Amino acid sequence: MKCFDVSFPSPVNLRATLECGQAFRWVRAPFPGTGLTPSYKGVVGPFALFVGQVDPCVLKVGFPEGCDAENVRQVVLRYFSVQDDVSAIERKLADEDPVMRRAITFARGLRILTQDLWECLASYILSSHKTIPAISKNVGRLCEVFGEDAGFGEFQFPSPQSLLSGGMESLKGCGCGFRAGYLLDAAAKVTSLDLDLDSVSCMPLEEAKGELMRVKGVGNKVSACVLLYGYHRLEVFPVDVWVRRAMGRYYKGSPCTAEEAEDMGSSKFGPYAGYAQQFLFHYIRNEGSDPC
DNA sequence: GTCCAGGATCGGA
DNA sequence: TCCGATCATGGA
Repeated sequence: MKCFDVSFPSPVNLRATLECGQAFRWVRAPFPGTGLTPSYKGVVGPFALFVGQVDPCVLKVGFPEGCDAENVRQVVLRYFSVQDDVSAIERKLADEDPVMRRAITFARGLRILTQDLWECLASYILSSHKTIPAISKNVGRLCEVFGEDAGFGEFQFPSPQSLLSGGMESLKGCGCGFRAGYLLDAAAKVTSLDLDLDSVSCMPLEEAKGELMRVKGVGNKVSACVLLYGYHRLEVFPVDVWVRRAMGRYYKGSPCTAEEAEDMGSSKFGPYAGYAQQFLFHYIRNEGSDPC
């Protein structure tokens, strides 16, 4: 294994970032030969990685021999959205908002990742009506069955071509359930370039959303997640059952619909609604347990 | 056994 | 346009 350190301009909360439910491939694991805590093993793009917290602004990254260090570094910097000035975003969101102040204090340094587009789309198609541990298990099995070797005993997320060749029954065998057909539809559209994921990057938000929603099984919420966690459109505000609950409880004072929650979030939090959403999601699911 | 999960789709009112 | 049933699976 080879290693390097990565420095960030503002503090990084590795635990909150990797355990807040935006990515499904990280497990707590000791970083060999370092004793760093916390530390994780996972896969980013083609690389299996160990990542550990060295100090508030520095992460250590371990990667397999034979990988180009500079290449890995670029992939890691992009994945952790190094360009985001998270401290400034936190200040803006917390200003005049005691709820956000609490949520941010609970997980200061949480970062919205920039994930691989295909992996993100596929993962959130599979997320529908599942718990986060169930999604992680489902994704992990797909990688073991269909993914290429990534080192450290891990596997890359499977290509759309690979999933297509597997077919419906083998996807169900990985735990996809009724989403297997959705996943195949996505794989077919991406493989044929009927859906060009890269070209969605430069579309206006509503057009991008409509393009993603052409895929079966991709509705309002899944498309919002892909736009936030893959395309890094920080103004989108994905509303699942937890975020709807949070907006009702903390802001409206009574239960609200998903649409109400989305409207409130977008108007209150503006260009950083995505960060606000992630802080709220993490907070309402974990308040009462140890802060990150 | 019951209930819920980072939902979406479909048919019928 | 709105509502309920349904989809398949795992974990608490």
